[in-house]
Amino acid sequence: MSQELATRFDPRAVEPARYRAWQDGGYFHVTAGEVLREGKDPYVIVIPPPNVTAVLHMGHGLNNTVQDVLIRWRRMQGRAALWVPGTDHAGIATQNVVERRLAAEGQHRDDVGREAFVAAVWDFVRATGGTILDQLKAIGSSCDWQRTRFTLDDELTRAVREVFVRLYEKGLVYRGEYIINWCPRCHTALSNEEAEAEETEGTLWHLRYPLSEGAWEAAARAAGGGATALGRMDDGHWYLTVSTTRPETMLGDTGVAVHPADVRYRGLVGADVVLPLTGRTIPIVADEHVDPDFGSGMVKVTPAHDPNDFEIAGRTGLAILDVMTPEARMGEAAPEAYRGLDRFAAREAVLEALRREGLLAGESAHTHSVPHCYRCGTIVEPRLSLQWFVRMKPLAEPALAASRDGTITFTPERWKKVYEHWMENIRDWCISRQLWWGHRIPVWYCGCDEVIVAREDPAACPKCGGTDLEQDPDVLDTWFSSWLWPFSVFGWPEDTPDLDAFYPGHTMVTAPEILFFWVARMIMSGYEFMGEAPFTEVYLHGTVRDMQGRKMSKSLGNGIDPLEVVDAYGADAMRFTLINQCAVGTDINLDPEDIEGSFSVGRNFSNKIWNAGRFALMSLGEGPVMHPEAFADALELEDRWILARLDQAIRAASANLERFRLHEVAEGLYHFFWGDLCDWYLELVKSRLTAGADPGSREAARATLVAALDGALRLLHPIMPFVTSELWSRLPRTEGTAPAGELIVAAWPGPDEGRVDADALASMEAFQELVVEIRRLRKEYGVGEGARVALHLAGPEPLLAVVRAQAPALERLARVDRLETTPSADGVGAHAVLKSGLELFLPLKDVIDVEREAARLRAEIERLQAQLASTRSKLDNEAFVERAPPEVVARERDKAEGLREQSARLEEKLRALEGSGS
RNA sequence: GGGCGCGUAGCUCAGUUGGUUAGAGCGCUACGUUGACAUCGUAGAGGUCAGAGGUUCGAGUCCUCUCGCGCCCA
Repeated sequence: MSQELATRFDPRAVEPARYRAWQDGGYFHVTAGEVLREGKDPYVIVIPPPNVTAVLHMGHGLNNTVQDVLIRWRRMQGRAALWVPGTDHAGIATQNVVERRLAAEGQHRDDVGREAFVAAVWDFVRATGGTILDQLKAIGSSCDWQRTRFTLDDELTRAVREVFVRLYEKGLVYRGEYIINWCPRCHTALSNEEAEAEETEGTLWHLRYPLSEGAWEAAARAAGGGATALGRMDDGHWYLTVSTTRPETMLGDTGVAVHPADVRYRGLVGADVVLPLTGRTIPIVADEHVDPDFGSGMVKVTPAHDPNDFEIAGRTGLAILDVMTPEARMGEAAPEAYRGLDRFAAREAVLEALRREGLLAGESAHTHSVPHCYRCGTIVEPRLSLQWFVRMKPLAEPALAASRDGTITFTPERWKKVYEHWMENIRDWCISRQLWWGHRIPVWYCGCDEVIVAREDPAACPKCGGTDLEQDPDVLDTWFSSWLWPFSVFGWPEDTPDLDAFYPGHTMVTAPEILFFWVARMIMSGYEFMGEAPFTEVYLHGTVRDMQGRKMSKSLGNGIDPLEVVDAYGADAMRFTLINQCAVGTDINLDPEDIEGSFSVGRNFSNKIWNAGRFALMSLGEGPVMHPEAFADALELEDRWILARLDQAIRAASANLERFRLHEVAEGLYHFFWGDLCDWYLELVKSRLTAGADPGSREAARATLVAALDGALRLLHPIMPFVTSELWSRLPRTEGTAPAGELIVAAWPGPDEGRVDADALASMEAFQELVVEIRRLRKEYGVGEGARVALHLAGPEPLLAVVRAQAPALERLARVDRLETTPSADGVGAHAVLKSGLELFLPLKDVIDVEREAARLRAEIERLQAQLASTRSKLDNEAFVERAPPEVVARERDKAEGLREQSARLEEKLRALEGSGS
């Protein structure tokens, strides 16, 4: 079967066609019937749905490669492996994109109206929404595309409504006026998770609030008692001091609070304060929440603009005064001088005014975290607002228990704690968004004050019969639909075969950033609506960063386009590079300035695989290929060895996949393929594959080569599906095995006790050590690459037999043209004693420098002696011998014996050399 | 303020429950095109495992502290 294969792997010539063949073959599609009727064991991953507007970035590349590796592996194991793809509608992000387009035409969404705007968004989504899914195909993702879902599909929309109504009926969805996180740019409420705290070096300003005259006496007493926050203005007025990082909010202050147990201020509770700049008088109240040790121990209370203050007002009855507009400008309730000012301009104005009046006591540097909108980065403003919320505590209980009792596991394990901490301190979820793009809240308000929460749009008010109903204008948080994803994609709330077959799923693969946004909430909804968790394993991979450790992002311009990498080096190269760096719990650093350097590992490996396959296909020739087992004793050492190594590689890869140790899977297979299979096995069998070779030996080599390559390609397929499939499809089938199908559904190899061969492993190790040592000595003495040398060898007879049998290989690998095993020669030449016990001598009369060789031997002896000394000191330690496990002590004894032996032999050789050299 | 993590070769990182002479890739040096592959081969240099103390027969690995860096939550 002489095949013309290019000397370089050309992914562009292979990958698209391969992918089409997989799709056409229906290999990605899984039906409920396979599970329900044929009894196949399901394995299910639902994709973390990318935003419908998203364009593939390296984070997606990693996330989806990991999922594909797992899915392909399980598929090969014979599971009904289903990977459900799709996108979410990304409320804010998508609306923003379309709003920007409108703005470019000088329009605002209000100009076009809700209906037309939403239609425009749909147009945009229909035109571009499939982009990222197509890009996933380019990296080889074996998703079941027939099941592609979108969070705004009718079915999924129905699930959202059902969930909203059910939770409302249970009292778990409620509407209320609270302080929420407000993005003044996006004009919408955000959940706590969407307001990203950013550590900021800010300023804490200290403000003086004059006390009304009636409180002066109490103030004087308190000041006498050591209350340093109290002081007197030049004109004799008493004042108190409060501190704030947001001075503009003082315009909305409705009180000052102290801790009830703070003796300093006890006499002042109930007193009035003249709030500067406003002409308002506000009271001093006592509340437990105040920290007496922070600042002066007196805090300004701004109930409409701070969540804690809002709660203080609730407890103390302080008034609530909203002084800002949705744009975060000062509003009608603010003094006229400030109205219309942006919050930051107002801040400057307030500070300036206070300074003028002598009411600015000073400022100090203060590090605090400032929340930013996760979509646009604008500083979030806490805002009093009427919103819909989900009561989370009851939902969190089973989700928390599932982690605690191990029903759900996290990899890396440390996320378990993070997850549990969040669950334990869970707060209610603000789910309404002041957007037009999303699931409209299924609530209608009637003029009679009736609130209708319904699965189907109501025609009339059930209470008054009126038909003048107004639907809540807001939409739901995007995550309110994605938290249902693991069952809504299967048709819930209908009782579908798909749900029976594929829920619960198995593995959730995602980045830690959305642990709370999504993973935690999915688990909650799984318990609430399906009665069990949506998956049992949560695997959180790292973040893709640049060489400075910065997250790759469009704004920083430090991203790497996965498609560019695929185009240049192939999807396999990208996938291998990512997986090879995907160690549990670590981020992945790639250099956007040096894409070739970053991905050359994968590119080179793809090419190596290709060429190993190419060589094998060229060398195997025509004719049937037998099972290696058919040759039994006729297998040579290298045959038995590579089969034993394959068995080890199979065991390691399987075990590491189970534990998400993907980096170790990649590294192990890389080493097996490149190191064992290419560097050693292929080199060792080359001569046996030639036409002139002994036919028995040739057949054994052909059988073994096919078996080893077959196994290696299967093991590598999940990580590098294209190059492996391409080669595997051309590989001759072993006689008596099932006809060739596609590698994508070939059986994942299992361990084989028959191939465990400690003797072959040890013998090969000794042989490899010998070859490497000869090569090293040749280099040491500058023996020309092509020059042949003679080798004199001594040592244990079984090892000598091994080397004798490998004489032709020794010729190829070490350019040894004459092997003498009796008697051991000494004299002028290079000497070495190996760990295996072999002693070698290369008679290099012409090139050897006796002094140099003697120095080299002395250095070697010294190295051995140093090791021997450290080993001996352990053995001389009675405590060690007594307390260390016997096998450890035995190992040390063996080591000491070996070192002593090696060293003694070398000393002999050194003496002989010195004797002959003089 | 609370919590979590990291610091191992020039660079990026492995090192699974403490126990061989601490590994890989890239980079670097030297030699090499013998018919799979120069996206290659062979060999080499390069590490007091951040620092200090402790536990232990034994510490890169466990504990404490210090220094440096990062993340999450208030």
